[in-house]
Amino acid sequence: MTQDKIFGRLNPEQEKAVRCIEGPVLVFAGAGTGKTRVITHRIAHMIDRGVNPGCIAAMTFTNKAANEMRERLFSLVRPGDAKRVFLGTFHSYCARLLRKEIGLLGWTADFTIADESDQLSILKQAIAELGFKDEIQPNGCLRVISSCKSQMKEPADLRSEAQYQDMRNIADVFEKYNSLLFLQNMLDFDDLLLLAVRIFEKSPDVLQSCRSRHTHLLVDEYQDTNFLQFRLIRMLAGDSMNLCVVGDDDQSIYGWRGAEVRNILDFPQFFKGTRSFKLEQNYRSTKVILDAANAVIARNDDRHAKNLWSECGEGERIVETGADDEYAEASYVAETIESLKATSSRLSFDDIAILYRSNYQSRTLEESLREMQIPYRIVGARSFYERREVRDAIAYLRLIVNPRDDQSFSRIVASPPRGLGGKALDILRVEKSRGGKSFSEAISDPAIAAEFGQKGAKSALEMGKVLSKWRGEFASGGNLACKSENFLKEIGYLDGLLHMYKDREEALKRQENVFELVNAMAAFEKNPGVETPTLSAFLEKYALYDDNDKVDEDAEKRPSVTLMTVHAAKGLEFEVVFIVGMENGIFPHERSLEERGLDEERRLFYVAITRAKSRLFISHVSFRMKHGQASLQKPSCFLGDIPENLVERRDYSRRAPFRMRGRGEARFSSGPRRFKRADSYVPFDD
DNA sequence: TACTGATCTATTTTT
DNA sequence: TAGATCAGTA
Repeated sequence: MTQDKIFGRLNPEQEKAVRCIEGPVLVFAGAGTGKTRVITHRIAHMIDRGVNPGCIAAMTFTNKAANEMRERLFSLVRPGDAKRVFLGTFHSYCARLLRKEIGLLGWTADFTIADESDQLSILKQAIAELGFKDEIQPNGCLRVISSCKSQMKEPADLRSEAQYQDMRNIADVFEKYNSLLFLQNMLDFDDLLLLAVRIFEKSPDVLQSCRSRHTHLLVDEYQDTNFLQFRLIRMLAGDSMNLCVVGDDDQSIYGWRGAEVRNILDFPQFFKGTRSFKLEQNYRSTKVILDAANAVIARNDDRHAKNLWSECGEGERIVETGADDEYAEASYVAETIESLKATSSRLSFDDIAILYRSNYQSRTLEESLREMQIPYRIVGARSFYERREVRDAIAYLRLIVNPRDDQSFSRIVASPPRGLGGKALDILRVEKSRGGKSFSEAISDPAIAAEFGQKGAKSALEMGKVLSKWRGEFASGGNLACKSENFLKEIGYLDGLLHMYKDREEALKRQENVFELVNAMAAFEKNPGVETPTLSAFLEKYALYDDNDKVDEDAEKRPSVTLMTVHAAKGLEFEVVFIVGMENGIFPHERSLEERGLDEERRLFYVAITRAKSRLFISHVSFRMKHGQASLQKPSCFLGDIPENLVERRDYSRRAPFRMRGRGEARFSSGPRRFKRADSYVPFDD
């Protein structure tokens, strides 16, 4: 590895940050300033200077970011070295630690990770058992619990500081929820971080061994860390404080999830002797786009002053368009994409992204794109792994790994129908409170099974037998795909699908999806990452993988326009970006306004703008269907923050032509396609 | 137990 | 508006 390879393509400020490999280092990296490059090159430099690659750990928030870094690292250092660096999410770091050490806290190593729907159903159970069904809403309650956990607050803390009875009730539910998780040997996402910190607190030995294992730490997107992550990092960094954090306070958009911008702003106070660097040269966007972004973000107070500049040239003006309603807006976007493609042969669909504030906004866009035959892919939103049959199959597999997982048992007990249902679950619940046996253990007990009625008893015993047989088969690890398929056959799920869906087409499609999961397992076995491919390892990977990460794997090969939320777009860049629905109440979102104020929404807008390399199109509408009712919309207040001279306004109103055409004619005539849906348009009479 | 129709309600972002 | 949930019936 040559010095040239490491430093050749760095600007002076980047190089300074890369060369500084001891003690606490803070890098403010504005959008598009080469943040990932600094991290990967810094790792390469450390290895070059003799740091053991196995002692370096880099933490990210998403698997996607981790994968990207790994890829880049492989091009910089020897593969053998790159492999030994820990590169992963906070959650995966903690999960790995807990698999080894969680015995200290009473769980066993084969714990399963509760996803959001597990959390919700456990929570509902807790609420029901305590009799708060009419008072407490599961969703809001879950938010409170999650926020408590990320601040390391116990139910008792919540109770003692509660002002109202409501909050004391929630504290009770919190406690119950925790114990239900514990009884099923489950952890939720927050627990992964929380219990890792608890273990460090409880066992200085474990902490010490982690410190000596990873002596050099790097943290990506540091502005998104919450209190727990901060604690974790601080404990791991210890006295050596060999820690480098990289982030941008202007891109802090996860405050609602407990992220503390102060973590990055106050970093020098927490870590004495910090050396700070500021990256301001942007390699991504044109001057026009950067000027707009700078002007927007300058309206925020309490931020670390910085000013992005670039050598990418002046660029074209930002196009701002008003359309009549969301259907017209969608047609406008599709038509514009088509004409951009027509005028620029080098532009690929891959270079284009449509960004929106909320997922539901994608629907109308999809319709227009499909109609114009523009290929697209949606990031986030209902993914493969969320389909019912896939989740069912996963639940069956989780039951193999963790027999105490009553959540999964409840999920699959009646799919397919086998004479067991709500009543059987009631019986099992009673039995559990009496004898402590988990559901999947209890069904093998003839005395208990006898209570289910004839058909139920027979299938319960049969199910118990199949489960225990395959627990044995899976115990040895390896051959996962094949075993899983046979297991799902034998337990009756695959054939069951044919009975569950009358429509044979649909049933086969769903079977196909289950086979797709089996394929994913086969792929996992080929490339299991670290250890031997066990079922438990696969399920963990599944649980810690979010939709944004998954998209790359099953993305179609042909070039497609990308649709996603602004949140999901962070860290990405596109030649051409459309920001749609730029209206008060949508963006900024009214609810987040109430909760967190304008600043975070403005940062979100800043993130959206800075995704664009050369062209930026912003649109808003006058009418929008909101909760099934037409609503009059006003352009977003953020648009006023962009200097006039950077913007070109275009109108995309069909008001005049619409009035001249009859209702039906607009839809069925050979006129421009954008008149589709005109029949749902509410005329604006003045 | 399983299905159907009616009612309700939530519409932000996600590791 | 549409999805999720619930209660009542076959």
